[in-house]
Amino acid sequence: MSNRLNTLQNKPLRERVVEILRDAILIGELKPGQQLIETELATQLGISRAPLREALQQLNAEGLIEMVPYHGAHVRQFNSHDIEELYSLRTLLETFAAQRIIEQGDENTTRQLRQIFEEMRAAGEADDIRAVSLIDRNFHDAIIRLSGHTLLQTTWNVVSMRVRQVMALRNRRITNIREIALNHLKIVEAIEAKNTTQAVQLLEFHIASAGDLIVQGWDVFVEETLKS
Amino acid sequence: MSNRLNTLQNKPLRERVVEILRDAILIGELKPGQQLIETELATQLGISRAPLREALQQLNAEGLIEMVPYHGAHVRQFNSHDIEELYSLRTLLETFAAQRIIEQGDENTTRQLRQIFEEMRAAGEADDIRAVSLIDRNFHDAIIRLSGHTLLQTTWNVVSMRVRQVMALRNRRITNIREIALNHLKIVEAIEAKNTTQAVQLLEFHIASAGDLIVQGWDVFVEETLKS
DNA sequence: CGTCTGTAGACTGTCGACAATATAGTAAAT
DNA sequence: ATTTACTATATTGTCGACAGTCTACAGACG
Repeated sequence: MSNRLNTLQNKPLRERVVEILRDAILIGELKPGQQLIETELATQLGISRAPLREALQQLNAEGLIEMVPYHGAHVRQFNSHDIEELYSLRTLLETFAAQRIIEQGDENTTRQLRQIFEEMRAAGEADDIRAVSLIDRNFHDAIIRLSGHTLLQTTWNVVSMRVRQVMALRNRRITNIREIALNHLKIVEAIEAKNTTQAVQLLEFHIASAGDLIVQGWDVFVEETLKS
Repeated sequence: MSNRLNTLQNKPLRERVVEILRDAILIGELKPGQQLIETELATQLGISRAPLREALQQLNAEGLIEMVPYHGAHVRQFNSHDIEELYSLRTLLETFAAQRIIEQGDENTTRQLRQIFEEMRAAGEADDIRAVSLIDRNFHDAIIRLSGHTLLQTTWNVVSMRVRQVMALRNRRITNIREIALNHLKIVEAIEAKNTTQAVQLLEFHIASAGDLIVQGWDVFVEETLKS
């Protein structure tokens, strides 16, 4: 039986709702602090509250919303301290993954990373900013995935989603798109050379600069959006 | 209104069910692989399926059970590879926490750690194995908590619960109870001395030896329990 | 025999209705 | 004027019933 046919979508409503709401949060359509009223959402989606509530449970576990008993669910808010925590943990997980790749990976592993980098360079030369940031996400996801650490992967998913949410809220000005692509090349090369120290250092710097860019003026930014 | 009084159980059923089932899994009363039938559990608890299902959702997110659509929930099983992943991530998180304590902690922080160690020594001298392992858990939880990193804390909770489940299944023979207590003292001292390298090394060794002890013959052990 | 098809049951998924709880606004009491 | 008590209403929590889906087994067909 072909793998391709299995995709005729027998998913429970709960899961489809999770995907819909998650996307809405990650692209900023549902704004931080906003209350999610069950009846409202359910009718809007044309379903009953049971599967919706189960979806909210999961989003809560993923940290995208906050639920307080008898008070309902709200889209999660971040302050600059949260973001610092987010990026410090992200750094920890990614450098750990890189170390495992260096220790356990084969040529195939680094080849995949290099390929993603090539895509990024192409997109960079085409000045396709949207593509670059998508591929950037792919790159960092790949580092985690290629580490072959299932538990790390699930931990990463939580962190990664919050990063996406934060980035969606702040349409960061990308300083130099081609320089970013180049940074990724250096990381790939360090991993290929099995130079752990350098790979870790490059990753730390790369992630930290992205984080700093976002933290800049974050709390002010949040207050402004609250008014509107 | 005092925070302490709110505890007169206004919790939704869902949360109480989570606690009950979680404990049952963590002490090994619900065995790995065992199927959790909603109707059965609900009647057994004297509630309807709705709050039970929401509780299962949460346990699923915590990684204690596995849910497959239309196939139900099963208590999570571990193989030795899972355990290696578990302990490697645990090491990563704990050493990270220790580093943050060294960087940001004050005297109060280390005082708390030292106090926990004193309790452990007392329990060790009384040959109270049960108390020692409880305090051991406290100690490692404290390292995470004292790092003051909220996101790390929630990440830790997931890891920590799996560790507890694994340990509950295998009533490990503690080699030398007083030696273990002594190891903790060395860790505290390294943190007090702000000696990051040594603190990390000690933690890595301490956790790894615990992990190795559990991995030994794990898969064989699992197969045996499956028969009964 | 072995494979396919169909049916019965057990279980999960979804629904609509009702109960419990919180919040805001209003009136009564000091 | 401030506090208290009390409704009204919005929202979350729980329930029991029904629909949808899987699995195993029995019979049809080669």
